[in-house]
Amino acid sequence: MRPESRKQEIINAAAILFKEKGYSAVTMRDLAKAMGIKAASLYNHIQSKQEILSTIIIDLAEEFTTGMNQIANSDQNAIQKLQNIINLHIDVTLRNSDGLASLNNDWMHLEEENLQYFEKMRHEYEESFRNIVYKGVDKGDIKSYNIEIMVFSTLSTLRTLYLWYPKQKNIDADILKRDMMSVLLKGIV
Amino acid sequence: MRPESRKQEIINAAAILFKEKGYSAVTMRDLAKAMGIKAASLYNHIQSKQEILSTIIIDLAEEFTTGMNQIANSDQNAIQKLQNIINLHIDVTLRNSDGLASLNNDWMHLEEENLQYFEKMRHEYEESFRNIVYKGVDKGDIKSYNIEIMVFSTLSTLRTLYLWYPKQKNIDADILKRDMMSVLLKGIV
DNA sequence: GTCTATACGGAGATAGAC
DNA sequence: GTCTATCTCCGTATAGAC
Repeated sequence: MRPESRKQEIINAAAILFKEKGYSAVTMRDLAKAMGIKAASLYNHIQSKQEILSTIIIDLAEEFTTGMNQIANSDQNAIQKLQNIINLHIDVTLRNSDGLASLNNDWMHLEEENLQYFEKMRHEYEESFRNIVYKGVDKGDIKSYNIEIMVFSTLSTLRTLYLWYPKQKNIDADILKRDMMSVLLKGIV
Repeated sequence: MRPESRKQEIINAAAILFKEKGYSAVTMRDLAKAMGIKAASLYNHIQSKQEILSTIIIDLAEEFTTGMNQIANSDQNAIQKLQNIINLHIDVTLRNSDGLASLNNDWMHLEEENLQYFEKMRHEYEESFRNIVYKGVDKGDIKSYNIEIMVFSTLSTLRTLYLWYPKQKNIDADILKRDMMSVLLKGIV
């Protein structure tokens, strides 16, 4: 791994603590102890606790937004797009599963501008996802079950990957992508 | 609705606030304001903030444990048991979706004995679920895909219902049970 | 059952020495 | 870049009057 800036080290350590206890329950003294320094020293690298949270969440949200835009704008069919969305979630989860805990559970502690920005991105992400499923149903690629339940169920699984993946030992990313595709698209029966 | 004890009213109000901001970010002053009284007055009905959290979580966890035990010990096949588990989650979600937020996100803030008790129940619940799927695969009722992914995916969806269900308007419980079954068992393609 | 007043600790953050 | 010392505010919880 390449040397990281002190700021990035703090953010990474914070993401681990936020995952374990949530943003509100982690103190700057906890974070400082995890870094082996005193709390006051953190402020030479970051402006506030809030800045740490917003960096973690906004970076990840923008990553998902960029990825989704590429997928949605491609001229693939719905099934191929769903596969790419699954791949996107798995890739991000493998790279930053700690940060995803904040994205999922602590976004409501963002402050005004970043909160609005995040909610806008999340909403557009869900709309893109929903549109892909709707078009797939229209074309007959996807079953015409209750569409909202399909969207909810699939997104729930993908969003919760960050909790499950770290507990798996030696699971290969490509195998995970293939099997996740099978389970989500073809069901288990 | 029948008249509730003041303590239960406090617990219900707390569950709503915990769902919105998480246990650690909700103060006793927030809770008192939601109840229309002063923070000190809460302590005539509850012993501590921690007691509120553990009541919410342990009651729900015991409900799931009881339900799962009945299902696991019945002489149904795996598919029927899965249907019953889905029904269990939907029933609990309809009745107490606020409390499920704490169960899912704030269990780590339980204190020693209740934390251990909760973790034991959660572990046994997952093991029961896993056993049902394993036996279903053995008997050929369930596909022999990656079993861990099937268990994870299904549980993720059921556990996240509390977030999705309140946003749906006028969805009938029986239709939800039927459609959820279809999506989880038969996939979407 | 609710109030006011208050105790006490710990929160985020800053100033300034080294 | 990290430290010690410290500020101010707000957290949970208690005492005792009404």
